[in-house]
Amino acid sequence: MKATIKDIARTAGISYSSVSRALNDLKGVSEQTRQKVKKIAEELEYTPNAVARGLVQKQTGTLGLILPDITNPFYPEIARGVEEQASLAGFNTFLCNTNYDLSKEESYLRNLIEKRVDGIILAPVSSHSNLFEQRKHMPVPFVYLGNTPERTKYSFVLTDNVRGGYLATRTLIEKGYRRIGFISGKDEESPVGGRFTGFKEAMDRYDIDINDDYIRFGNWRLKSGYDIIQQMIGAGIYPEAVFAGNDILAMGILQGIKEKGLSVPEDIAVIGFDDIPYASWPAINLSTIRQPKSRMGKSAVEILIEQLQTENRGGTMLKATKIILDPDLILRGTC
Amino acid sequence: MKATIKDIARTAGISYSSVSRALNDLKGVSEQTRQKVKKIAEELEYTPNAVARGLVQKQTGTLGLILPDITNPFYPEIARGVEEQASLAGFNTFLCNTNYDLSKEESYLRNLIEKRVDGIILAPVSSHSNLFEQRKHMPVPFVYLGNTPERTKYSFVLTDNVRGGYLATRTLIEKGYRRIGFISGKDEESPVGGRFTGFKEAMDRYDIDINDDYIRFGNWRLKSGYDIIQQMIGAGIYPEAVFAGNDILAMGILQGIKEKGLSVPEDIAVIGFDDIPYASWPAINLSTIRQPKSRMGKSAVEILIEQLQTENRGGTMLKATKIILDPDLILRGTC
DNA sequence: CTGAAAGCGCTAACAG
DNA sequence: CTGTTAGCGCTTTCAG
Repeated sequence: MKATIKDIARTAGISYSSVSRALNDLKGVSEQTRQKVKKIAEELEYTPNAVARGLVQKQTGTLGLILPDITNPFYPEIARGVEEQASLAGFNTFLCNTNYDLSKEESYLRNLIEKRVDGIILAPVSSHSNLFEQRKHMPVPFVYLGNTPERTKYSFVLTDNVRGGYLATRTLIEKGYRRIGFISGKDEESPVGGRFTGFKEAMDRYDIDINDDYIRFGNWRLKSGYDIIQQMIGAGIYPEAVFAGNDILAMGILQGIKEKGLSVPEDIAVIGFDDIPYASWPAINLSTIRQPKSRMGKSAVEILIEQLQTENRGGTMLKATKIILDPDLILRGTC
Repeated sequence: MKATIKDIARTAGISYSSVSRALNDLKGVSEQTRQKVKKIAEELEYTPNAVARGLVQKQTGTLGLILPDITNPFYPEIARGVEEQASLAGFNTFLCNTNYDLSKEESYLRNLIEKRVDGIILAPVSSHSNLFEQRKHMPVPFVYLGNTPERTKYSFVLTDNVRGGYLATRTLIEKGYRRIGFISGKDEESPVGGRFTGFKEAMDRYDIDINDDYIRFGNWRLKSGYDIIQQMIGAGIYPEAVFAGNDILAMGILQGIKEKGLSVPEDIAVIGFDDIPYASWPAINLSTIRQPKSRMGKSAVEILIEQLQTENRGGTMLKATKIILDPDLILRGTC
């Protein structure tokens, strides 16, 4: 049986409101009783019950972070940014991994809301997870990270994917490549949308025809890149360069190319997106478009905190904050 | 203002216990009222308050998982195993990342307990995090993962590190290497302890002298491996082979060796520990000792669930479950 | 400085 | 089938 505030009150022979004051370092108790209470609390191995406190205070000191794939090194970097910024503000963050499973995303979202976390950061599986869009009000401060539904009414922070896609493609073009491919996770999703848009814009701008044979969509996992490029090469389809929707896809593509006995960038050049830590690994040395991962996480938290404050001040019309960060071109050895 | 069960009761004109029954699909309500209640709940955008429920039921349906570094691909694999097994049993899992910060570990641990999660899995920063060891009772079902304090009274699941270390070292020896180094994160920690012990046992068994110049301890991050090997080579210290405490250290070592213009395994052979996904990446192709990561996570959850059940049955003396899994030797190109 | 009392939102007997 | 009543553990007025 776990000790409660009442147990302490009883053994101390005082009221439990005094115990509460003593334990929370509020004024209104003599130093003497405070000491006494704290001593007893320790002896009883008392642990405050945050769920009871949460019930009355309507605050839990917790932020929820929902990510699609912690196995992709991109997301842990984001998580770190979130965590750091959150603990600066005195919040704990709970990370939920959906594994690209939309039903898990929904379930975690509901769960976090029911658990009354103070704010939620969601990096959605797909920009079509409308779960939230339909609600009239957001039941809790909320911000999208990265993959954002179009015309959302909620706050978001993302990297300018169109610009990133343009940058990547233009780089390829300026290096002299013409037969350029685009391999990515499923379309219809905002970032791809954006990255693909940027790709098309660049191709258009430089008057280069897009060959549909070179455009392929799979999922976001390494193996997908590997399979797609192998399948392409097997079918005799040779782009001169490919722009991959993210870095782990690019890694899969690199692997696929090499196993076919071809070399990078001589036979096929490659550029990725994200700049995950392994991209700079010498054996990989991947050219890519960098997203400011830590910054993204931190900004998301800042938005949440701000919403929390204005909310507490009785502010009603919380306008959504929209942050679009600039990507950077990182040139390494693969293009 | 968020709608509560009372609001529903009021607008439906019934008692709120009936509402509770209807919403939770308990028997004791007519199908008619159930429908009515559910309809109203939807209109009011009612979201159950899990903290209130948790307070009365003394259960939160949540497991806590504390990991030292989600940036090391080893841990996400564990997290996946935990998650899968947990959702099978109907639990949500909250992941906390300590970033090798002991004070964060303590803080998260306390937090999870205060939040009354139903069970905690802790992969400690160091086997010296005694935080829990001192308590008379564990306030919540608890299991160590991987890095376990010696002679703990709590449950744990880990890989047989001594055996793993022995396996790695024996492999090196049998391949003909004699000047063998060991580079790892800080000692005094159980797994290293174990891995180092295995290393020493193998060296001893084959009557090979250990050269202290080849034994180095840094931290567990990639850069540490890189720095150490570069420093060694720079100082003219050339082992023929090195056993790295984990795979990302090994990757750092690989990088360091190559940047010094040496080649692997011709100049220096390398073997790691963990078998992270990137180890099998062709450009890395790291020989290593595999830990059954997913299995570890799942086993940890199983232990928790079992404790929960015996606890609920009024069982008092929960004996700790101790699981030691076998590592596997994975031979690739680096030794 | 201290105690009594109310109540957060919900579940769970217990009557009817 | 339905309502009434406690009460989970804690904070927070409001008196004293």
